Amino acid sequence: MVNEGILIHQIDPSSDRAVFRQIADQLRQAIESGRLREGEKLPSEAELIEHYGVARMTVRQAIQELRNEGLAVAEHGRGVFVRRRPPVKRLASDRFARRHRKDGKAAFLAESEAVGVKPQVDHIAISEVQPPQEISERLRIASDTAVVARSRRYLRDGHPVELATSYIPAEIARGTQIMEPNSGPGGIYARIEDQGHTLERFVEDVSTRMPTRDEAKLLNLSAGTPVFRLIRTAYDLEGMAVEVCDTIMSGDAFLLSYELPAH
Amino acid sequence: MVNEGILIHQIDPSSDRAVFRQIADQLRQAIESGRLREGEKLPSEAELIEHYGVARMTVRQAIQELRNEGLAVAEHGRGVFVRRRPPVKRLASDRFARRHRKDGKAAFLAESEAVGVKPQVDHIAISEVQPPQEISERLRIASDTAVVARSRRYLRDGHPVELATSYIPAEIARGTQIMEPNSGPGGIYARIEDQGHTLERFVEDVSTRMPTRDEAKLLNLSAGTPVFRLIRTAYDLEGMAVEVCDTIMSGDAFLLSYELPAH
DNA sequence: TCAAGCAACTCCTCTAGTCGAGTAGGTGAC
DNA sequence: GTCACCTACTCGACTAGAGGAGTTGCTTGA
Repeated sequence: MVNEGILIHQIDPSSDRAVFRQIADQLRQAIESGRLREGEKLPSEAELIEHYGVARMTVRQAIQELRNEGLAVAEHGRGVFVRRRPPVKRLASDRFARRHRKDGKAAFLAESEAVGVKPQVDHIAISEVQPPQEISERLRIASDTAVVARSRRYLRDGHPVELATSYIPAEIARGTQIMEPNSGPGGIYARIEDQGHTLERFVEDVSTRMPTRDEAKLLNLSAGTPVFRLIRTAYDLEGMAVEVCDTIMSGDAFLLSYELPAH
Repeated sequence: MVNEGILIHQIDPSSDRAVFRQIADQLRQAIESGRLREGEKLPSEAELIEHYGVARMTVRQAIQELRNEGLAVAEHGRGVFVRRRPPVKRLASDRFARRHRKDGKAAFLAESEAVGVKPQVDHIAISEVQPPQEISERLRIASDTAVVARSRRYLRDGHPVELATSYIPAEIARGTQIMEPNSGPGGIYARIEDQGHTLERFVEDVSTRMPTRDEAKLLNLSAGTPVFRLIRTAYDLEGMAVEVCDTIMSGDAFLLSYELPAH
């Protein structure tokens, strides 16, 4: 038995708004008004067919629309549910403060502990490569200069949330623990400072887009979840770019917080 | 006549990967490898049906997938095309520097001129309201305290790119040009400073999600384009929150750039 | 030459089914 | 009591059509 009270209105087939959109509108309205709450089950396809007197594909299109918007998620064999908005974790803008490195904590660990979740890292891969143009430009090196690429995946409480690849000029990285899966206390920024490059500032360029298939798989993203792409460049006291980190972050797992002076 | 050379492989109906996904994979591959370039037309539904020997709905599902990913856009009566990536405009992190206000420029204008596009503002609406909880918390005021809400839409070269609503405590805004559609030289931040609140710093909280229907319409977004949500809080020298600005930005029109000190 | 009209081609919406596979709950044998 | 099995219900994938509407380009007649 079902609460179809959420579906007040009938459909106007003569409207120039497509029937499947009208159905989607009503469901969306029910979600946004709170009549259907987080995690609650939407009427099943069969119920919607019955209620509106339309074909299966039509109600499926309506539901597909909500899924694309990130409002609903389907579970095979169970039903379609209002998407639960995971508590968004704040990423503080002081996460690269030196004191964290002094404490022996890499940025991700420091930030995760602050919000009380269990951090993990996997899929670590290290290689020497010719960087993509976007990267070599930021490092201000010739595009055929080899760099060390260090990629990994970050998880919080077992859920993947972030893919990152760091590019470090080979002359800085070679022979250091940066080449090892475990980069040592304080992470690679601490190792870069060990090499005499005191870090002075970072620049983060943030964009957003839909994930590629690979990204969606690795981050376990459901349809309708965009990602952040964050490219961070680290500069030392001499103004030399010593690292570029290319990061894909699950859009529903982060809130990026930045502080700007008013000068 | 058509270049079907882009579709090299056949479909394996016995695979556990759905046929429509296999078709989408091949088209995606063609786009990502550059065999299909920006703006180029994909094979029509009829051609794909012919080529793969599948039903109409199956190729439509494949195309739908690409559209959801933001890789392709359909044009009724013309065909489906590889999405053109609009040049992303950089938003510099010094856009709220006082010197811009001194120059008499509001932030959006200063930043737009820097990248050489014609800025415009419309849909200006000003009212006194009780702010949403998210806002009153940031302003550190009781939720039933009235504030002045000032909303507007920003356009670049005629294309809408951003919706913004500023919330300013009524005691600051009342009786000033903040209540007028034209807030005067330097924008509302200059007016707030006129009231004796020298701005000291801003905090920006950036998140990303899919747009609501209203947002998609106002920003003229095509399917598969996420938005940034940026909530900026402005603080004066006493540490008082003097404004909160809630902004929805077209995800394909911005690249946010921030500088962080390494401390 | 030019414009109107038409045909072909495009994607859009919708119908009405089939089969498959995952889930949840009940029932009955042990 | 417990476990295996069955069944009903769920969404997923796919087929094979229908009519509609926007776009483009050719043809034809003035």
